[in-house]
Amino acid sequence: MKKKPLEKLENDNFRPIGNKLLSWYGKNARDLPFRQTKDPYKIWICEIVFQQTRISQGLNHYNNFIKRFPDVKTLAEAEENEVLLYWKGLGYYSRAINIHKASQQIMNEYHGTFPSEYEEILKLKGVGKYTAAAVSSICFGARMPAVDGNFYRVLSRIFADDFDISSSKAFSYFSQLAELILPDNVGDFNQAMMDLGSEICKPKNPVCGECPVNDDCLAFSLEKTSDYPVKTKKVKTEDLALKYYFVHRNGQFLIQQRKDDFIWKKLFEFPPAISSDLEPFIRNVKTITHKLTHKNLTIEISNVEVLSEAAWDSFIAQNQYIITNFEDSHDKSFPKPLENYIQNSLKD
DNA sequence: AACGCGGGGCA
DNA sequence: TGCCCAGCGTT
Repeated sequence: MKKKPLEKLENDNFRPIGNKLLSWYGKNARDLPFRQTKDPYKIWICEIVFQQTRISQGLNHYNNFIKRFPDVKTLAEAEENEVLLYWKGLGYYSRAINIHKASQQIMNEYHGTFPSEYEEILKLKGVGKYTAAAVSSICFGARMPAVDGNFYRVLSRIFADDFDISSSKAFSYFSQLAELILPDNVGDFNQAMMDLGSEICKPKNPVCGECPVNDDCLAFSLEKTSDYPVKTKKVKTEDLALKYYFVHRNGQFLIQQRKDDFIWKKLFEFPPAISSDLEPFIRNVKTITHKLTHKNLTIEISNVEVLSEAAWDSFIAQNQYIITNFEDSHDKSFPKPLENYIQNSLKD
């Protein structure tokens, strides 16, 4: 199938498509908490939470986060570990670290007032072109498409365009394509594209019968929606083995905080090694498998119940681990498999 | 320009 | 089992 070059498309009028989407959104917009506000702080938080994250997965996190950190100042004054705690289980933990840094950026460099210009919003930690466009269009009326995975999918189908969305030029290309259909109310249009992509123009089994622009969709008329978007880049999955020791005595156990250079940035974990004098106290070894997007983890956790107070004190003295217990560990953010392990240990 | 980064849902 | 999701920072 021949792709029509972008230059040719610019001679046609595709503006009605954007207006149809806007009209559809007026009747079918999802009722979400961040839809009833134009507070740039809340819109910003919601954009970060829902990066690479489905609404159903992140909605509770968003609500809890806003309840605890209702504004920039509250967030900026909080401890990083508490921000991470509210991110527990969401994944991509650098988002939480960056969101916290950005709040301090806003306090220090913008006197606590959220910047209103795209170029300034873009300077915030963790804010890229997509998020800057989304916040500035929704909250400040900027005329910019918030080009994300939904835009790639919807636009590639409407124009039956085989431009490779895994290419580094995809953002620029689909931004130009979006300009062709951009209506006046860009903030609502951007949100309309998100809802359409999530509810109608889904990656698999799109509900084209209910689509407001199916008359305008070339892929639909060709019955080729499953051919778009085109993505050539392959994702390879690697195996990774981790080893931990759950060292405990009288309901207390040892943890430490990870660095921010690998997976699970700054989350808490068990000791990865023990001294040989603790080996007699190993009760059992459990192997957990855990799938990440690009990794298959095998985590071996040795349950070490330290029956000797001297050995316990000695191990603590030699290392710089944090002593916690089941109750206090609720205040810390653990990787999902370790969180599950702690919960299961509690039942025993 | 390419790669790493979580966790969950779906076919 | 592989792919996708309101992307971004690093190298």
